Amino acid sequence: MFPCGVPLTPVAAAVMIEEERYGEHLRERSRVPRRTTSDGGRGVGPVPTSARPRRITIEDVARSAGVSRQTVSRAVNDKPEIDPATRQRVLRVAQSMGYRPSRFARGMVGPRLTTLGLVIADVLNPFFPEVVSGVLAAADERGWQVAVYSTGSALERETAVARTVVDHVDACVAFLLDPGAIELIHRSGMPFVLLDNEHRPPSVNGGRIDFATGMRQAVGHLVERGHRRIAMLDDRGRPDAGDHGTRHSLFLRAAAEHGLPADEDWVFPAANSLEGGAAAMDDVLAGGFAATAVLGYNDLIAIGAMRRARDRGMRVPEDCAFVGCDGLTLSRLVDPPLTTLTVDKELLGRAAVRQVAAQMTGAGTGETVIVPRLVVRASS
Amino acid sequence: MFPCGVPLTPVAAAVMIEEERYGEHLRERSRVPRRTTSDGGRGVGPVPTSARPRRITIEDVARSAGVSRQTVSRAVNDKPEIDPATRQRVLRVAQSMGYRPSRFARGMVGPRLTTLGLVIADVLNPFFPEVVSGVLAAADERGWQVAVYSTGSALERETAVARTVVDHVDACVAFLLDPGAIELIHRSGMPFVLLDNEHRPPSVNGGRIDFATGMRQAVGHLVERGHRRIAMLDDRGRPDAGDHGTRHSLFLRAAAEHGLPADEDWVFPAANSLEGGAAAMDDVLAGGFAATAVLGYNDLIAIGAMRRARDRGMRVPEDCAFVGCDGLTLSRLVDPPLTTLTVDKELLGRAAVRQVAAQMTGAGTGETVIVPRLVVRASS
DNA sequence: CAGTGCTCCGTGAACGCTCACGGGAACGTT
DNA sequence: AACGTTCCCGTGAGCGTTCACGGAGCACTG
Repeated sequence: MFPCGVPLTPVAAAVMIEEERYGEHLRERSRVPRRTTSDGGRGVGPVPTSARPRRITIEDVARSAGVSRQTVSRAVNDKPEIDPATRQRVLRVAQSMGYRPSRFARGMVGPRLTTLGLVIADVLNPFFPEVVSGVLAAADERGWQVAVYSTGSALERETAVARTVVDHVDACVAFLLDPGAIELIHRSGMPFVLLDNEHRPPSVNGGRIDFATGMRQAVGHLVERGHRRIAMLDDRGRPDAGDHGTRHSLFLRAAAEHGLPADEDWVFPAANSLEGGAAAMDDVLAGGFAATAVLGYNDLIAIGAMRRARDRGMRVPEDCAFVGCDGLTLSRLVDPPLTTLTVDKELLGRAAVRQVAAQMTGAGTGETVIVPRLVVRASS
Repeated sequence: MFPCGVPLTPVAAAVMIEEERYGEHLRERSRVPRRTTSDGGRGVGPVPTSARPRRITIEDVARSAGVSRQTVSRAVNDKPEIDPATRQRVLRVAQSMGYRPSRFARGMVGPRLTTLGLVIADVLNPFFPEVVSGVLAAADERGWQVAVYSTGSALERETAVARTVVDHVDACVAFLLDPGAIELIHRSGMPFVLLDNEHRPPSVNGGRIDFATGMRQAVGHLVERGHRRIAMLDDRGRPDAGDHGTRHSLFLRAAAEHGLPADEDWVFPAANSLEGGAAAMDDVLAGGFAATAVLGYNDLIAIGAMRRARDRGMRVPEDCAFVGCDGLTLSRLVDPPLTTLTVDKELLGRAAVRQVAAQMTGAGTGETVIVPRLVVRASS
């Protein structure tokens, strides 16, 4: 685990950091096991999970405490019809036996907890935390639990995630791209809201962001500032049925409306990350388009590109202006602050939950549309 | 084969079902009439069970499709011992009736899904997404589900969240401060790992960040750069049993070790946000301490403070240097890039899951310690 | 023609819990 | 003395599913 026994001095560490990826900086001190589970016979060494001891049930506790199931139930559930002394005794026994009521058995009989599945691409993408926040808040208001799944932005993982979701939650809000995965969840019949997918099947409810209006604002703003040579950095991870709805095509349409020269050549694919934006910026500069403005698929890509441009000695916005999409908190903090199409992501999450709730009561819902707002900052 | 003659046709069933598809969630609490089916002998034809919203069970599908429970189960679960034609027919009926197997009933009998509860303060705080990412990844490797709860950084909400957690998950990884909430979860007996809490009870397993080493690095670095008047902006949201372990006291100790004048007066409380950092910076400047360096409880506070300083015309790091804690991605992107004590938050999450897993197998675990590293950038 | 195997399907039983109900003390009331 | 009340506590039933078993029907053997 340790690369070397002696800890690095602060200075040495500081120097090596900027270059290196995180090393293993984990120390684990093991402690003696707290409670030895009643050794079931041949126990030697760490007991593997395969030797699955039978679960401790309410019956076990009842027997051990010399009362009935129901009395144990009353004790652990804080019901009134029980003698305080008995309750204490039962609770002590239960505790000492390590008894924990089964969620499943409880769910079978009592009022059922609704678990909402939330499928996102990647928590590390700063777009999602805000959505998650909205979903958590709205779910909490309804007394729901939220199970979060991440596809890791990997299209091929979506099907696996969808399969898990179908089995383990009652309703689902998802960012998904793979039609197979979408179909899987849809077919399961659970309430389902699909977010931010331009190719959403008509029978699936969804929420989308009105980037038609947004792109028109963004391009209009740049044109107003005198730009005519505008490049776009597209997210290459998304399927490009370029016909309609994608930011890609909406950008081209908006550009055409303003009589700009922009066509497919002006759209550069970028990986959805800062690094992806930087790399795409290199392509723009190498392409000889002499673009005076760059519009990113999202803030992450735009910021990556902007930083690369500065690193190459360009002035922002004099030599090149930058505009992003999404309106991340981050966009306000970078230098220069980024002009961006701000989307109320938290609202998107809340609205999705509301739609799901509507589906539960049998009401059809349709789609939610969120209109972005252009926030002009120093980058353009 | 079936006692009462004519089973419902799929179509008819589909029509009458549509309204009560989500019965599991709507289910009313009064259960006086337990069951209207299985009338005991004087069969007068199929009784329409549409009296109240009752969940559609495998039994309903079986009846409607003219087969047994088990056959429906086989069809739904893709088991081999079934005629392909039968499977198709059953699936069609099930689909048209809107049948969805109950998670709870399944969990009762089959292999149980472990749900890990993850309690964080606020997804919008950029510290947490990385932890979440680590937890999700590690949980996924073990085939666990993760339910995320947010306290909204509100101490008074912690108890409520803890109560929910205790009832609805199998194990728990949490950022919690309220001793009552912690006790609640601990007492439930579920595997539990408490993160980043300097006042963790000894009997609770946990993970912490070694800020003793970290603070020494940070202060040492600033001293090396010639600073002797260093202020700290503390998180005022955390209980300050200032005795040991808190960044607050570790800062003072490190300062003392370097013979700096810093004492309690040099520590300023700040709300845990950019705005909080900015406001605290105002206090520092108003206090007349002439600090030449500011150390933030975390990056958020440090960045807020740094921006405020710049807005007031100060040069960074010439007039005042800034150092943060946590090593957020953000810290690299602000201007100037922030010197910070980088913590591998993803590893923290992973390690926590590993500890929880260890507790499940009965092995004692102890604590995980993560050592931060100082990343020096342009802000100092 | 009995025996054997295979395919497909149905019947208890069990999972662990809570609800409704009923019953027995202990006490007070008529 | 008989009766109603209150307080505790126990018993049967059911929640919806899968597992283990068994059995009917058929084809293929010896």
